[in-house]
Amino acid sequence: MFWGAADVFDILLVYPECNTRQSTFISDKKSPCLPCCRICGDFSSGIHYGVVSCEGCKGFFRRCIAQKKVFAKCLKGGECQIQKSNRGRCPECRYKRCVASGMSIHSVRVGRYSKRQKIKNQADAERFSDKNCTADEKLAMDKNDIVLYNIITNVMVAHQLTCQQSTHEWDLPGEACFHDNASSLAITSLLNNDNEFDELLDIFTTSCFLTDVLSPSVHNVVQFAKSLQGFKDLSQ
Amino acid sequence: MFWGAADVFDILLVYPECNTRQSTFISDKKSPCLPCCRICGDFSSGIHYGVVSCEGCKGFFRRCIAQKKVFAKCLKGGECQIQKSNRGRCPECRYKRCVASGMSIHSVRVGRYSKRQKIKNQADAERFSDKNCTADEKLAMDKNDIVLYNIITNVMVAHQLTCQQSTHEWDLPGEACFHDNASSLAITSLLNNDNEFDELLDIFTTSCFLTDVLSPSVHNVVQFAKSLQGFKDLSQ
DNA sequence: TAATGAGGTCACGAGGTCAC
DNA sequence: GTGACCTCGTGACCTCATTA
Ligand SMILES: [Zn+2]
Ligand SMILES: [Zn+2]
Ligand SMILES: [Zn+2]
Ligand SMILES: [Zn+2]
Repeated sequence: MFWGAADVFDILLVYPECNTRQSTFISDKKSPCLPCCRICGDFSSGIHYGVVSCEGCKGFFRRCIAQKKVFAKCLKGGECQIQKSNRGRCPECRYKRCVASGMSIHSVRVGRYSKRQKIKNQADAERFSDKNCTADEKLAMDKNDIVLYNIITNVMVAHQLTCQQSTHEWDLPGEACFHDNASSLAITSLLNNDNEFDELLDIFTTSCFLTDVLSPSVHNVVQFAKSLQGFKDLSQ
Repeated sequence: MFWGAADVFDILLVYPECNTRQSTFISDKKSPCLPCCRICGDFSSGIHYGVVSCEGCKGFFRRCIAQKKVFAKCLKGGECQIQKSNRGRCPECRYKRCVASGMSIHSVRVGRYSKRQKIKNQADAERFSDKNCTADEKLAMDKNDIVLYNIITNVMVAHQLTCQQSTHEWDLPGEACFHDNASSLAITSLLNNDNEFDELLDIFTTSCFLTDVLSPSVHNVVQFAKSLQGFKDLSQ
């Protein structure tokens, strides 16, 4: 039985093409292969910084967070469609897409996956696979990515402005952390911007980034948002 | 009756989320779940090396004491706030927190818990649960941990300097071991440092680490300290 | 017996390396 | 700067000795 073999190849969606695993996997297994990189569409080598991605995008994101230098301004107004063939041409858009896809230093997970997680991974990968999407749907998802990027950064900035204890507070489990005494202007302004919140709700409800498997960092954003008093009374 | 089921899930504080037990518990039980890991806040899987902790911190500590290699120097001056998402980034601080939480090879216990022990566990877990702590109290506890770590190592060094029989001597019950002929400079200097001792007393009195269930090794430190002649006439 | 945690196992990904 | 490849720390799950 196929899923019985049970490693990351099995639990994630199967593609006809063969991906490159990090190590010497290619030759020594029948390797059912991984879904493609969420950023550029190249063959992925696993889940990096919380997102199914290729070695290139993984390394790129690593360098970004390590040396946090400013990118050259995008020549197309920040709307490049990142693909394998052009990913090297616009670092700014590539980075934005990394973030929008859910890449985050806070999303790294090490060690094995739990059985439950594996099953969830499999379901998610299948549900949101390219195969189940039309070209239009894919395009819409790409657009969502850009909006999502903006919202994520907004909320993160707001969070950082209101939390002295920096990033560790994002962590689950338990209550999403939000200091009672810290309802700053930043949060308030966000709370009062109805459009942005409707948008947020909409995206969180429909997008493929909701699952904590594919992007725990976004899940954390949701948790944080939920923890805000009076945050639109998010029911679920 | 709830507590009647009587295993470690029952006697410790119940959380709404589900933890991962070591084995295949997840599916086959209603498992009331454990308190979170005292080191990183992740779901715990039981009491390891004397401390309620997760599989990750358990394995980490095991590796630490097995291969006793030196850690890379902490980049934040040894003051990292260890959390689930960043626990992998600073082994030094993680180890410090393990020790400060009471983890010790001398705190291992095997086999079942007695009824009395279970009830004690339950009471302690409930008393010191996150639910009964404000965020400020938690922060204060974290600060205590760092101070505690320093004191523990100080006392241990002092102990080792005065005890030929190495570490096994920490074990209780019976008289805490202290060689009459070995009142070294190290001990003396400790004894004469009023601030440190007041601090010690204060922490031992107020902190959640006092119980021998959650951290027998710290209990041992107290016992050892008590056994020192003229050790501030510790009444309790 | 049943409960429980130490120790072992090995899939997994972060980070480093270096030809390009 | 990029990315294919490597090393190694990590942690979910397992077995097994130990105890009530
Ligand atoms: Zn890619
Ligand atoms: Zn661009
Ligand atoms: Zn932990
Ligand atoms: Zn540190």
